[in-house]
Amino acid sequence: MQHILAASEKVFAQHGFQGATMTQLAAAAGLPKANLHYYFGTKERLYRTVLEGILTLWLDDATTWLVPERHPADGLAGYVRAKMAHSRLRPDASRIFAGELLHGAPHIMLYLGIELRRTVTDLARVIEGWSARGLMDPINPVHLLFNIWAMTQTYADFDVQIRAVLGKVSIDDVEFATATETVVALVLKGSGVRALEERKSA
Amino acid sequence: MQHILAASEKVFAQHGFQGATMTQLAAAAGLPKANLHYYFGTKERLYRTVLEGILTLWLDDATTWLVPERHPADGLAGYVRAKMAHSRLRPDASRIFAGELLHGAPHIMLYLGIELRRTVTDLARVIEGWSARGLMDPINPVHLLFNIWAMTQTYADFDVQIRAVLGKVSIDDVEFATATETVVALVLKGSGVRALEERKSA
DNA sequence: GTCTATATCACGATAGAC
DNA sequence: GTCTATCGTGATATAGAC
Repeated sequence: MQHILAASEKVFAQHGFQGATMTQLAAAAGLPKANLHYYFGTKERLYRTVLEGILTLWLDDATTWLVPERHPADGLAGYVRAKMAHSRLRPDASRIFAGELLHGAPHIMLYLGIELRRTVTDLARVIEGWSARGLMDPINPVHLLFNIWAMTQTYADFDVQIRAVLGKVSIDDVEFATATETVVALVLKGSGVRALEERKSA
Repeated sequence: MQHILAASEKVFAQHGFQGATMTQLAAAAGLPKANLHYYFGTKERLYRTVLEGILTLWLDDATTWLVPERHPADGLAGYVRAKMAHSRLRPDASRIFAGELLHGAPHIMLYLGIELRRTVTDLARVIEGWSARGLMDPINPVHLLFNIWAMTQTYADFDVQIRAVLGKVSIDDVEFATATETVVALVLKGSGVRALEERKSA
């Protein structure tokens, strides 16, 4: 039931796993509680199903953009823009993941330690390759990734703070474009990525 | 009772407001539940007391380091280092704040919209002044702040992820120093801060 | 002020009619 | 498969002895 999962994503994002009640989840899906139990058994299994849908989606951006064939000015910028678009379009997914991490990742420890760890190792090698070829500074690649995630996801996870500070009810497209360009600039200039034109003279 | 608040900070950080139970909180403080109710009345008021202690501490770093008299190479680097030290030494405070934001900031909306908003406006003016004097690039100052917070606090809030990816049980001092230098580099180079020596030739 | 014992209620989960 | 009505548990909060 895709419809139940979409509704549950909203509720879990706002209240967290503990905070969300089966009554809320059922109301959001427009069904009696018993139906949710019929489909998913327990609240925990419903939550895990939502979470797994998010995880499969999570690393696609990275493996699309952070590849050796690209110039880092293209690859890193594209990755940041893709992650920012994600924060814009599916903020609830980001928030559920953030809540899970915040409370010690009890449901996704295995994913973090195995699948994510392996992917990050591969991505780090790509970034190191760019540095070795002189296309960018020799920055620590793993921490660069941590900080790209932090910057891009803060616009989904902590958007209440951003809206409050900006004094806006919602973050509009113009503001979000400014945010995206700021993050792109911080990442590209911060890691000393050479401009694309310099590639020809290299 | 400072001792109860310190113990409660740990429990709230790990389980969140909803997830923490009075039984856990009392056990952490080494007291019967009834005593916590005697001192604070409700779980909510205990939580708010913990939270307020964190907020008063929160903005001190910024107003110490981000002042017009400093060169941004000094001010921004010092601020980042201070925030990183905070994430290292009081990660639970950061996590409670993060959880509060993640769930819509129901207890601190006023603080965000008034006190934090005013402070950020002032800090933004300082950064704009640095840009206007040619000491750094004309980056959007408010988004620069959002991203500094994101990068520095990710090392407290999401340290499970960082430990899992690094394959370490705990983040050691060497790793944390690497993280700190990476963030400092991203911020200084990313916002085009001129080297300190250039000040004399300006 | 400190604690034990308990009232009250909301939650996840299920039984059982349809 | 779908729903109503309800069970049992564990939570916050309090009463009342010391």
